[in-house]
Amino acid sequence: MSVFLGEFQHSVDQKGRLAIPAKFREELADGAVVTRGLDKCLVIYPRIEWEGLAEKVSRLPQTQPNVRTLSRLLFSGAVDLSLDSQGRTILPQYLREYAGITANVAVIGLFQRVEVWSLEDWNAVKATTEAAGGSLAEQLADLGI
Amino acid sequence: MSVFLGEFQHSVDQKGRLAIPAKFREELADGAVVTRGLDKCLVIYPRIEWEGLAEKVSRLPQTQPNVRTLSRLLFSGAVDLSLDSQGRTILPQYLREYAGITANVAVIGLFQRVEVWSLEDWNAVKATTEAAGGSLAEQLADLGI
DNA sequence: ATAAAAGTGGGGATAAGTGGGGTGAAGTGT
DNA sequence: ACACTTCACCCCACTTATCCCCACTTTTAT
Repeated sequence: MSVFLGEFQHSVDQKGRLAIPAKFREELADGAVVTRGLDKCLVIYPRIEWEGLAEKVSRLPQTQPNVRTLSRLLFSGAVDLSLDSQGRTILPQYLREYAGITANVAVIGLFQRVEVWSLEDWNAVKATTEAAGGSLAEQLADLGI
Repeated sequence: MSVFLGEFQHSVDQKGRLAIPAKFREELADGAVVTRGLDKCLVIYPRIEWEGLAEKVSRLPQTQPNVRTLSRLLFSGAVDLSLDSQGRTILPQYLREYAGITANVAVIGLFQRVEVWSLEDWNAVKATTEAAGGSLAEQLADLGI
């Protein structure tokens, strides 16, 4: 079972390469997929997680317009994450664009998945989250946590 | 099992030739069909997928007007996709017209099928999708993700 | 302090995408 | 039936991007 934790500041070089944090490599090496996240970020799913998600979405009736839209967002952005001998992967240009990634990124472990943010956006998100700490607690309480 | 993923920007040359992304070729080489999509795009189905779809549609009650419309859209436009030695295919002129394809296209992998869009239209679709990001999140939530 | 591992940068081989010319088959018109 | 045009297909050549390898710097661990 994959467990991803922690925050890492890495850089994307001129070739679009991003070094995956060493702690994550082993669990992602068996196969993983990067795609667009629901926020302005990229998400890396280990193979198992991805297959479950992909399977669910592909079973939806493709005759429905919003199902097609969802499929396109999810699948068109997806690439398998292959690591070179240095543990780096190439982020396609359209994914970097989507997440506003240029040079500096934050790679975040979120238990079952990994997110990649442009450093600026990540800092902004953190600031917002910390500021909203109190009300967030209340909302989470509704979810039974 | 075919799995198509990713987004590729290719061009259609003056002879109407389109290079199929190298990652898709192997899975399409055993036989595939191109036809009109449900949106303003073209769809490529591997042989197996196509046969399943064709059967489903042919089973629908042809007494319903919109079933007949669907049949015409799907079947009348269908051509088998043959690749030349460079991995390119020729898109018939009426299909290019249908999807508004001139010079630049986006070829996108959608798990079990491949879609071909004029680049302009594809960018428009993406822009719309990103603007509607929130509501898509809710749909994913409904899937238990 | 030293050694090992992790992150970063760049060069070179290889493959992918693109464009154009030539050949043969099919279709058209005289 | 013949010449003519047209279109699809194959081959070759060029450009660009991708992948793989090596080298350097920084950090972590012993």
